[in-house]
Amino acid sequence: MASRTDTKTRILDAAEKLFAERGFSETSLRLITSKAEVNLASVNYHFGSKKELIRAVLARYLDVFMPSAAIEINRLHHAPEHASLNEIFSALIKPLLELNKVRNGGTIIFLQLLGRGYIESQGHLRWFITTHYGEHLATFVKAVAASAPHIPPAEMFWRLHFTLGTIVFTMASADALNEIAAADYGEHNNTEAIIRKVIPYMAAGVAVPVLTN
Amino acid sequence: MASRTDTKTRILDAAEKLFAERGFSETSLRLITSKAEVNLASVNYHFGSKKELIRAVLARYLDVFMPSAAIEINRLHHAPEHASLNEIFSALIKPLLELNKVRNGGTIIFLQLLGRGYIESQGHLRWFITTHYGEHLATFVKAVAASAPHIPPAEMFWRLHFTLGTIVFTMASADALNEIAAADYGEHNNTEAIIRKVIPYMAAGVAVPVLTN
DNA sequence: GATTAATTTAAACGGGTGTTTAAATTAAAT
DNA sequence: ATTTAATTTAAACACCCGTTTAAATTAATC
Repeated sequence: MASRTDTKTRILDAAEKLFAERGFSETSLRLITSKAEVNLASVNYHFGSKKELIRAVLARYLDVFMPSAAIEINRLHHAPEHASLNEIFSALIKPLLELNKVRNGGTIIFLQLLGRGYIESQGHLRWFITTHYGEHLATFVKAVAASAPHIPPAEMFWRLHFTLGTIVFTMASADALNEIAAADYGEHNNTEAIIRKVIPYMAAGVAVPVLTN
Repeated sequence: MASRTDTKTRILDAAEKLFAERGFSETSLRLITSKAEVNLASVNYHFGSKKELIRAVLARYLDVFMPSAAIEINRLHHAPEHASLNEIFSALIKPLLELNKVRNGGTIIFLQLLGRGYIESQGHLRWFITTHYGEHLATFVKAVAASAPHIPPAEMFWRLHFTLGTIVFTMASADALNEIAAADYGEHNNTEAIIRKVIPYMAAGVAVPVLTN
């Protein structure tokens, strides 16, 4: 039994790294199993198919992040004064950075997987997340809406997806952007620094008054 | 000679649509040539390789969009009063929507291709665009920087890439988001409506004061 | 109209993909 | 210790990929 979980974990560890770096369809099972030093067929034995492996990789992160994020949001929401958007987004920093303790580079891997998933899977991931973590998401959306009551729900829907695009695209390109920033401006940002840069941007965008003319 | 350009165009037309919908690596040459109703080998005959076809598809849009965008930005920049960020971003609407006249759905196809390219090509597209359209990009960046002089260059670098992520991710998911918006809020947005929604979001994010604490 | 060049075509090539199979091995249970 | 179950393994399967080839066809040139 020790060997089973071991093999499963080795596959998940190798897969998530490669998936985040090169995308799902660009990562072959042969590459994963060779990096994980397990037999090719063990993926299908333990996970059934490549698609289910992808889901397992994502679920391993979502199962840690989503409850943790919901707790932080609830903590804010139950506070007497209404939290600002910056505070709400910042409440996600701790859950995100805790993923770094689960695995080296976990934070950026998770965000990159999220982005890859949303773009590559043409809606499948969106469905998967909303059906499996809908309550957690609703907590977050409710908190954001309460902090920006001047934004109509439909407009908020769009802006939250703008926000998702911002963070997810940024993280997918984070390594490349960091290289350019280092070369051109002498900047060296880790994942946390980038997250702290992007939060004010997103908060300002979400809260900007709707143009009426 | 009529047949040559015809075949080339048929390939480009079919390819850009499929590339935008499913991504580059998920789109096979066999799918492209069957949709285009041309022979499989004609892609390699006319373009040399799949990679060069991808470049040709992108260049056909960039060659129209980039000069047109630069003209609009320059028009703003030469005006006596400084343009606002909203005006600068809005100046891109016309060049973007003109792509719709070049081809049906050209605007969203272009933005989706851009997003796919940035995410799939791990920096190749970024290099291609900056080396081929660097002067046009510089015009845009200079105009934005002049409109938000309180943002340091390094911070502006990051915020402009946040902005790219916002628009590009949004457009890549536009169809799916539109379906949800229609079902949940009775909204029906075309490409222009989405662009007009996202511009205030991006402008507010780019201009938000840098936190100093 | 004959000759040359450009294009289209069908077929094959070599290689990579996810998945399945059945035998070999290891672990667990009786 | 023997039987049963779980896991690992090497090999093969069937399929799709981008690219190349060489012959057939079409267009352009002399």
